[in-house]
Amino acid sequence: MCDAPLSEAEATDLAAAMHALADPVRLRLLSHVAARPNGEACACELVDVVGRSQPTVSHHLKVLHGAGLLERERRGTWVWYRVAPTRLADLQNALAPPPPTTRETL
Amino acid sequence: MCDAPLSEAEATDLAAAMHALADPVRLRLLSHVAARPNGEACACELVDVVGRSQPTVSHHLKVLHGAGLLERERRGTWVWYRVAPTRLADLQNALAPPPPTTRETL
DNA sequence: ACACTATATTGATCGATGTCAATATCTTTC
DNA sequence: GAAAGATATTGACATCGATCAATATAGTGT
Repeated sequence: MCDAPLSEAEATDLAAAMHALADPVRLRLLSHVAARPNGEACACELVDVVGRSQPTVSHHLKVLHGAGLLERERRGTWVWYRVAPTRLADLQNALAPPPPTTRETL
Repeated sequence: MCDAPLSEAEATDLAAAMHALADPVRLRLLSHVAARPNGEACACELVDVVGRSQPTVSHHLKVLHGAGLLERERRGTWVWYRVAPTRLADLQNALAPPPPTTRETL
């Protein structure tokens, strides 16, 4: 966790990001996109992959995109999704333990 | 994210852990405990800190403890919470980007 | 313009959950 | 064991969210 207590605003933002990751279907969508060799996946394949209806998958992709976790690009009829490069790393950092100095120096 | 797509079971487990972190009050509780010099906090102080009723704070602490994020220790009348050492690091790893070899070698 | 396919939106339903008041349980102290 | 304080549980309520069927929108080709 962070070195200092989170403010209400910081906590609200982080919670919103975490909320996007707090669903099995969304995690599987994200991992499927990330696991593709070229790092991108078409929405159409994702519908088959997670075993949910097309509207439901569309909804989850919108949530992931809204949380900044997936990038969206339309190519003709199809929409391709890519894992946003920095967003996941940012969340990782937010979960990082406090620097050792915090406890040692007090 | 991980190198291979998550299975349904893996996704369900990860989602449950993320869910525990997907609430502003719980994040603030966790960060307050982590930010204490000795790494632990009494439940009584946490009630004041997050501005929620005592039952609500108790509920959130139970969720965090149930998710393995907080350790619980009773000392007399008071209950002290400590951030579980490995749990947060595990979640960090779960969010880690796939190893570079995954994309380069294909 | 029309048909066809892919994706998004709407509306409805049902279960999950954050919250608090009231109450219960646990622990120390007298 | 009674009293007091800390923590946990229960019950109720309101809101949120995952889901799907139905429909709408967007883009491609004829």
